[in-house]
Amino acid sequence: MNEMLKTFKALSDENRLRILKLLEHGELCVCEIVAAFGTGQPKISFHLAALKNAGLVKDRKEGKWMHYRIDGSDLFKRFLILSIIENIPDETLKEDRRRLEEFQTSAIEGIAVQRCSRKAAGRHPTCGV
Amino acid sequence: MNEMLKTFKALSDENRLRILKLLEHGELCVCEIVAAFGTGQPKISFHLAALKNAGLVKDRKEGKWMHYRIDGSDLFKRFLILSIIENIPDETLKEDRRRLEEFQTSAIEGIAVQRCSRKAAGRHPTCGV
DNA sequence: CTTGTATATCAACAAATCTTGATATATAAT
DNA sequence: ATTATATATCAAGATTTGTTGATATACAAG
Repeated sequence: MNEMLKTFKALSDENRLRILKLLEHGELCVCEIVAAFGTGQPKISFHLAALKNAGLVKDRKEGKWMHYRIDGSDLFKRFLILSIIENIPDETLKEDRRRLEEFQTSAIEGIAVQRCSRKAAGRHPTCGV
Repeated sequence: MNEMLKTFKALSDENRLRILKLLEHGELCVCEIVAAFGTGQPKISFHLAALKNAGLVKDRKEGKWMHYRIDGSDLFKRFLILSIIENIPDETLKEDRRRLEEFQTSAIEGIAVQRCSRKAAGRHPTCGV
């Protein structure tokens, strides 16, 4: 399939645009995105795979965590992602960011959260402990 | 739905990219696009409606013909369309263009073609007769 | 080695999108 | 008026894409 078509297909889903917007300020691990969305983990993995498959994000494994970040190696895709980030009002993602922060905070405090408690998580990407 | 999402959805179909590429050099009527694709007319109408709905093309009625052209009123969309046109190799659309020219020629010569013969078509957009 | 955690993958189902033959509408020719 | 044409719309089926609970894999902790 045409590369451009693949890119547009990957971008034509609200969840995936939300993920890209969440990655605006740097990489996040899957559990953080799951927490931000407040939804099932397979769903997030599915959409991350779609983004990765289209060359829009890159992943990095660290221990048992998988970190995702925006792939800026292609100028056109980079431009598209930038346009998306600029276009989606922060307001829209407010709830996502709130849940993300809440998750990150509780991870640091060692409170067991849905899927990623510090208790058994070793060097957690968020708190680094 | 977000305008950007709507745009990406409209662009994530091969037929619609093909149509945009065909419109590169100016407007075409539905019957010309149908001829270029060598496919059913409802299919083309469906995809043209999708493009129009996303603000990517404009239409213009003239007699019983409906002409479609690229809508350049939004800068971002215009840029996307330009990128598509530049990116799709002419080679890919060769057959479409061949069928289009064949159709236009036969229309001018008055040879009855699939759906748009000059015989009963009055001032045909292609031949202007 | 056993247990718990993070993530991916799978299978079944659900939802959205596309295709196609049939039909409706508008316009023009006879 | 009747007939033919261009296009849109519709309904049914086909295909694609997304969701979700279950399970597999890999890693780290104890």
